[in-house]
Amino acid sequence: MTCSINYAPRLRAQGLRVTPQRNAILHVLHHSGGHLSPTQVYERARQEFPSLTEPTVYRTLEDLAEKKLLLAAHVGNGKIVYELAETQHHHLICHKCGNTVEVDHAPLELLYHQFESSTGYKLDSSHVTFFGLCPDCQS
Amino acid sequence: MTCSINYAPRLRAQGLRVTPQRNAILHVLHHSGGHLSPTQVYERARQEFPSLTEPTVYRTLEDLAEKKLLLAAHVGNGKIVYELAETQHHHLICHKCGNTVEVDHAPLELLYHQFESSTGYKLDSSHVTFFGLCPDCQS
DNA sequence: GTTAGTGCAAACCATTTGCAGAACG
DNA sequence: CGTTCTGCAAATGGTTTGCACTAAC
Repeated sequence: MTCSINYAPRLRAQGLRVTPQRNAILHVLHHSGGHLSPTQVYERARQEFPSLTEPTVYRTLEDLAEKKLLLAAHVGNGKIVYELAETQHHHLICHKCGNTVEVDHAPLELLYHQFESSTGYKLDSSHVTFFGLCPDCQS
Repeated sequence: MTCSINYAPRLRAQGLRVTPQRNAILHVLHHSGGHLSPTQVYERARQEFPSLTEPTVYRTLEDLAEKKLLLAAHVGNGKIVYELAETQHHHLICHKCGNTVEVDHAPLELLYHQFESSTGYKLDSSHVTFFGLCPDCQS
């Protein structure tokens, strides 16, 4: 934990207490640079804070996502992954090799407005996952 | 099973054998008019064909999806659901009450082309799920 | 008759729950 | 000190696997 990022203010701003478990989890997600499953978060965060347990990871991820510090993305194969709620982007996953690319949110804005006026729903600008074949797998 | 739809040709066309289990599963998905989880498929199809078992349902759904007779949709909360691959549409789910609306695929075409040229990926026109608040939950 | 498909039983693994104790503010 | 948070232990439930048997072709 040579990293000096301080998550305490963001936690307190949401009325959440600051605990080493939460710091470890946020730290791991920050340095992963992407989305991680609860199990992955558990395995990595445990190295920083060995007494961490799985139920705590699940509860923490859920709490942080509810308070918008994290994004919960529903990725293929029926698993949920989490990532820091910093950049607004979506994922494009190759259904053959699993490679993932991030795409910007901006092109979706128009679409969102169309859907909102046609359905009456108010759309989350949250995570959407698209599937396809990456360049390497298009042989 | 007063329904007379015959799924045999579609199965044979994909090199799959025609079995009562597969007919029951396809029949259930057809009459559900929407997407069902493997467990839901199991419970309903079992009423038509009581000796059906869960492993068979899982294997069948997977096989049929691979042969494009079904669509596997990755819906919220990390579960996979299946539906007949007939209409080309997507889902919009209320993250509060769970209500679901179908939206057309057409508005996504432009977006898909943008993503394809910017990433080199070839997109599946398969299922995408959006999240939001339905009109009733926007109080 | 051959191969694909199924049933059974069991294992597997991610996720959830209740409750008592610890830690934050 | 009060309340939130965590750890522990166990249960839960959906999903997967191996193998022998059945049924489709």
